[in-house]
Amino acid sequence: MKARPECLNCNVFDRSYFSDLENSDLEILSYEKSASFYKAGQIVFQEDGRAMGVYCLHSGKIKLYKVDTDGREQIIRFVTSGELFGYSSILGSRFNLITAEAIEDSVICFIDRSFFSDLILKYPGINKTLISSLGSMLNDAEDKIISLAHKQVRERLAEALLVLCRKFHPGGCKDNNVLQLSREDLANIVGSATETIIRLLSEFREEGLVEIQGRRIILRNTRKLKKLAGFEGIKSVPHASS
Amino acid sequence: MKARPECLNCNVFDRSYFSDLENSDLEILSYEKSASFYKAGQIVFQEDGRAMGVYCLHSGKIKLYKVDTDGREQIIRFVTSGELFGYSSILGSRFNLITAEAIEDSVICFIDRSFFSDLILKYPGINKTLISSLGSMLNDAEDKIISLAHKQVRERLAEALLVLCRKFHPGGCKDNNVLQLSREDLANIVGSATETIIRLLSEFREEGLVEIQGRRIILRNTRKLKKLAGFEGIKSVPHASS
DNA sequence: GATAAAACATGACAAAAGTCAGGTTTACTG
DNA sequence: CAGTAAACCTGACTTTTGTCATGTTTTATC
Repeated sequence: MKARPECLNCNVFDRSYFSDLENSDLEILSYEKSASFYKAGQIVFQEDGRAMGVYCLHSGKIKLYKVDTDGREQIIRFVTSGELFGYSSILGSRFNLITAEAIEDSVICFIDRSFFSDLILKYPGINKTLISSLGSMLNDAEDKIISLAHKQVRERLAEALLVLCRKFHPGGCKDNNVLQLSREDLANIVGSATETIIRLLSEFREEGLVEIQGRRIILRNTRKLKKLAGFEGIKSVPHASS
Repeated sequence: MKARPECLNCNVFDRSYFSDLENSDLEILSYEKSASFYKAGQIVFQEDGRAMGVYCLHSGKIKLYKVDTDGREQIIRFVTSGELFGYSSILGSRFNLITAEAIEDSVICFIDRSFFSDLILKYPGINKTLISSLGSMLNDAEDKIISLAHKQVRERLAEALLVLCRKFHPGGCKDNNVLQLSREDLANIVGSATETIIRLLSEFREEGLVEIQGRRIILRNTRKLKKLAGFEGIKSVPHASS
């Protein structure tokens, strides 16, 4: 387990939120925050649980999902290191609107809602960052609605592979990049049955789009994948927050 | 055509955004804004067009939609009188992320982006309203994702009827409330083919859930509709901003 | 109120994707 | 490194939904 991270020399957390903070306030933040270790598979917070504050992922990987009335989970987005998550409390909701689960061993800092509110009061610039983050998440969600409403699973899978590849590879998505996640998670992103995803991945492999090594999926032809996903020319790959 | 609305005695616009404004600023707002009349079917602004500012619907009804690569439209949400829309410019985007079209004759006030920014600077409370509006739209969009990913058209249609009923009837959705919109629009909300919607509406009629009078759809049994949509017990009908 | 255009309706068929059941491989743990 | 659980894979079948074609009703406009 790692040492407790200090905010002053944290080169990981989202500077766009805290870039205006004076050093003295960074020290207070460092003192006020708590940092915890979560093993892969552990729940960070549950939908409908009380919303206590915001979280900042120091290292690891988180999935955010909702569960429908039949108990099936739908992954809404992933969180990678440096990102803030758990906005419910800021949005005026007393309860979490989503469940957060670590999918890798993770170190997560927690900032109490009232302390974060005080920070916003002192640094109103945070509002702007917050608003544009929410805006881009909203836009991503709306694009996902289009995709679910009009595209078939084959296209949505290609889309998901590209979006995930970009999300998990900071340099952008390139050929031979590797994705490591279960077929079930993939199905819960795309919104389909696990069997359908397995079948389609086999097809993709036969067509030379991907290579499969156990649970590792290696993208072999991103150009064709983009074409399949409908990302031709006009629009670029949607921003990876979705 | 109506007279130009004045902000000072406008009993329609979203007070949660402007409730803190001093009368002098309301007068300036009244002067700065422009007000235009749009006939049903007219486009207010286009996706990918330049984002100039925010709009406030004085009277009428607006649909917001995106068009997919095949030219099929997906309705994202509706705007009813008093609501703000066209957030793109506030979210830091230079272009509209969505298309807005009047579906009834409408009077719409327009506030320039720079003037709105100045207002926010003077009244930071507006940020809070903005953040919670965006939050609730985001949550609605995520719920719609669940719905599209896991429910079948029959359930989604029941859900849409209830959500629209609530949206268009300020007192809440009650039996015998009337919905007036085309089967095609309904299909573009639910994310399905128009024929499927027509068939399902006929089934709903046979089952006594709705009554159909031409293009008017009268909800006859909201209790059963809620059951069908999966709104049983636990969750209430999602907020109508979706 | 006649006429045209749009919206609505229905049937037949095809395609897409889900479900269930049975196997095999992979990866984790003691 | 053996044993076990979880993940992955494949086939057969069913259901849901979309598409296309054609006809009817409603609505809007002159």
